Amino acid sequence: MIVTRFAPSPTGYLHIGGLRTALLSYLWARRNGGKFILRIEDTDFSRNDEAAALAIVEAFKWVGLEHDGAIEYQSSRLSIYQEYAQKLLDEGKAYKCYMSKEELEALREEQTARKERAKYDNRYRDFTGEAPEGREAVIRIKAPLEGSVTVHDGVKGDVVFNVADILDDFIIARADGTPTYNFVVAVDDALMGVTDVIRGDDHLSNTPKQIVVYEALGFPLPKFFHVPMIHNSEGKKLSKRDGATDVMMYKTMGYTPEALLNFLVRLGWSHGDQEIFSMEEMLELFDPSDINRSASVYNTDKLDWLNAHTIKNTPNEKLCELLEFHGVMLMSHDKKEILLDAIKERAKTLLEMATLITEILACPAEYDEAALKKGYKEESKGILEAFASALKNSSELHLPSDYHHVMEAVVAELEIGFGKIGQPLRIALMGKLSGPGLDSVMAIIGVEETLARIEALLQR
RNA sequence: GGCUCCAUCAUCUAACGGUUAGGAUUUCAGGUUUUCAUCCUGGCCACAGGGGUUCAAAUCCCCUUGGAGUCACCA
Repeated sequence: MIVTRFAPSPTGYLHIGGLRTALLSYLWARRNGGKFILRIEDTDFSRNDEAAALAIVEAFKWVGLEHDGAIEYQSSRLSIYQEYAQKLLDEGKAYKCYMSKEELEALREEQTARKERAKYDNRYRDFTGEAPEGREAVIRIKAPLEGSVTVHDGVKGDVVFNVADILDDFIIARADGTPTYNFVVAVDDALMGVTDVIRGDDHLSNTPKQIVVYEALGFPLPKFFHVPMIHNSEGKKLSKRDGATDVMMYKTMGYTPEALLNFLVRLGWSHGDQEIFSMEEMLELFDPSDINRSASVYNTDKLDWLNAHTIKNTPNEKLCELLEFHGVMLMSHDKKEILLDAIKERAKTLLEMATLITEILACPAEYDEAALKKGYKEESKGILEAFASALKNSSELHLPSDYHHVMEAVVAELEIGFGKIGQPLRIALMGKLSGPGLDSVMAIIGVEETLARIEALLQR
């Protein structure tokens, strides 16, 4: 069985880059009928944050990702890590090191001064004497002293690291007994049965250390897939400083989960020329070994396009629900079908839709100056009056086409072009020169309101 | 700086030794729309550079250049 996992540290929100690796892990697990685990990496107490996990779950819920089983908190698994650290100690694969932080620091400075790589000098590796007084020991793992470690990566291929270049007997438990990252990740992934580790390639250089742990503990290695980073427009790793990196911000900005997921899955992965992927298609087609090797730039132009696309293809009923989040309650509006049909093809986001709806439903509070100048001339008043009386003399006005017929009749009678009536009418109804079809707007607000708005403009 | 990764239009990408290097987004020009948006049609735009290997290289190898990531008792 394929088991994947998403293992964020608790930062308080779900990062857009995190959502991508979570999505890929989720897809791969689901595609194979496997499990997708959510694990919070909170071994650093100073950063521990319960609410952080909830924020991630909230974001998962919004986009529709579901993890299997309970959320695993590393902070509640401390005894397990201690047990395995002890096991290594007992087997002579790890040892206690009594070097103080100050000594370590001094060693590093010396090495750096000599332009050498800063690394632990193994001074306690084979130490058998009495523990120095008053020293808290850290536990270090015995890493290989020579040779190389090869990461067989499903994205990057085989990556070979020289032991001399990157490894030393690294710390697996701090002086206070808490375990460190590279140790717990390996222990947890192994214990939780994770078979496929899909994560950002910023972790690639950590992997040899984790492999050391796997091997010391006799655990089988999982498959690794190191996914290239998402870069900002400067070409650097995407960070909080790059604007919208919190997934939930996309909800407030009016993006749909479908569009966001579709956008993210196409960053570093593709399937021929296909651009639009439903969740079902992603589930059917995604394979981590097809992931690109190179980083991609985060550019949301395509997300906007995708979002507009999904909105256009979302049933009105569903749009009603989504719009409620943006403060627009349409459920019981009798003209909601006409309204939604009129605007769903013109909005990039749900937020834009909400704004547009509000504009349509309320009499314009003010009129755009430039619009008045351009579209509301002296002759316009008479035309509007003629149209108003035509409306009053009509009955059974319900559909946009009903209103359209009235406009046609007036235009024919006055022998003018559509523009002559369209512009002033648009200003009366919307306060500006752009917007949805006038016939639709009138059908939505009704005859009475239409007349009121025309009157309001004439009286101004 | 050491180590590692990466390199096709502005951006996301296709190509898996043989194509006029394809698609999408953006942008531009037309068309549709009484307006705006949508939509439709079309245009502009790329194999980082240099060496090899090969009948044939964007594809394989090497070098250069450029970019990124990572080097903790953080995760």
